[in-house]
Amino acid sequence: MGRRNEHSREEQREMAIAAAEALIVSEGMAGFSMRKVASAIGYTVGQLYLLFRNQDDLFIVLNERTTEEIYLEIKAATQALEDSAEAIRIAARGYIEYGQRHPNRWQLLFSHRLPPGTPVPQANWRQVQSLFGLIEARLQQVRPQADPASLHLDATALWSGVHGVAVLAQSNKLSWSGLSDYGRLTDRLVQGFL
Amino acid sequence: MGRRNEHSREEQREMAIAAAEALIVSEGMAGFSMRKVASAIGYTVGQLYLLFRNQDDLFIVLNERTTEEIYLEIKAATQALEDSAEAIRIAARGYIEYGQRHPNRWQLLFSHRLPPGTPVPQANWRQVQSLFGLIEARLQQVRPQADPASLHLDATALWSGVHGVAVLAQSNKLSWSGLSDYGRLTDRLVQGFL
DNA sequence: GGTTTAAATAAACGCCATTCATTTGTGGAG
DNA sequence: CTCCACAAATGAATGGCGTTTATTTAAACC
Repeated sequence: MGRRNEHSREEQREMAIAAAEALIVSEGMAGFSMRKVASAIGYTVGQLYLLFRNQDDLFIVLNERTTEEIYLEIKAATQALEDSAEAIRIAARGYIEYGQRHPNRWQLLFSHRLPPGTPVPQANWRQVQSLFGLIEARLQQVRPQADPASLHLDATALWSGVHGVAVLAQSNKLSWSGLSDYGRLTDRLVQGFL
Repeated sequence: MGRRNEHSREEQREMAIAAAEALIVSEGMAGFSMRKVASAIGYTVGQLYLLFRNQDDLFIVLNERTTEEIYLEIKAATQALEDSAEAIRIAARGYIEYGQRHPNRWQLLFSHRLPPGTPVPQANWRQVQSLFGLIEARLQQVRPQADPASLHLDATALWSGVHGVAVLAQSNKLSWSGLSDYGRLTDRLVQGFL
């Protein structure tokens, strides 16, 4: 055809993002392709490349949404809590549970690697920092007298550890250990920091 | 040609594995292809498929070698140590450092996902268990009076945490936190378990 | 020396990301 | 109202990939 003008560029982008998200959720990275996204929104591949520079460009947008979703979920689950130690435990469990609830999104976020030399997308990690800020603030409330530097170190170590459990849980690599109760595992990990 | 009989099947397999390893190390997963491996050993792709069922089959062998290398390195670095707490610290640092020293191998091992439904290869995780056994035994020496169940839980939580640091360090995702001294981070994580 | 048979090849299939010359509809100028 | 310029969209091409298969070729055996 050519020149339909049915949807604005911005609308097309949004349609493509939604279609890509659905495709990732249902088929995972293995079943994903630019062609499928294009045909899902009723356009050709060529047009998709006028909306996104390449596949990674689209992935980055999807990952932004994922990080935002994780952040909002954890914020919602913890903000009303008085007890900061409890908030940290809930946050950690929520993070891990997210990975299990959305394995394909998680995988796109954490196991897809950009080509070497590509800078880590700025926007993509703002929400990670926000989430991290939540944890650090809670940890500060638990240990008010700690100095900021060691608090930062502790918060980083804590969250790295939680991330580790999430990664292993999501990929079933803890099964050999006979431990399927990730909640207890997480609590034990968190405990060392409280 | 057809029927050269220059190398036995086993020799060809070994050549292919070595070539694949070199290719992964130098170009990473992105630059890897069965065709490149085949041409590196002077055979055609077709022949490669008589040696390995498919690409994943080859990857599994590579990952076995990686896990063995990690296990042997950490064993060598810790077995002479008297102090078990120190051994755990060294092991954790060694694990993380391995990921940084061999980013592409690490990536193949931990961020390549088999198609869903494929069982986690048995042989692949035997060495992971061996490594894990090392840690658990050391932890037991640190806390002789602990009951086995909670010891197992602790060892799993500890090593999951260490794995988390390794994953984030390897993919540069700790840079935003301003922490580049993974050693201190690791020590802090380990500290909660000692 | 001829025949069987295993080893290896070459070509094919269907997919992929990405690019680009070409077509087609639309909005504006006369 | 018509023509035209230009933006939107297409479709085909390029070069790569994993994997399969019919076919060829050389060695082994009788």
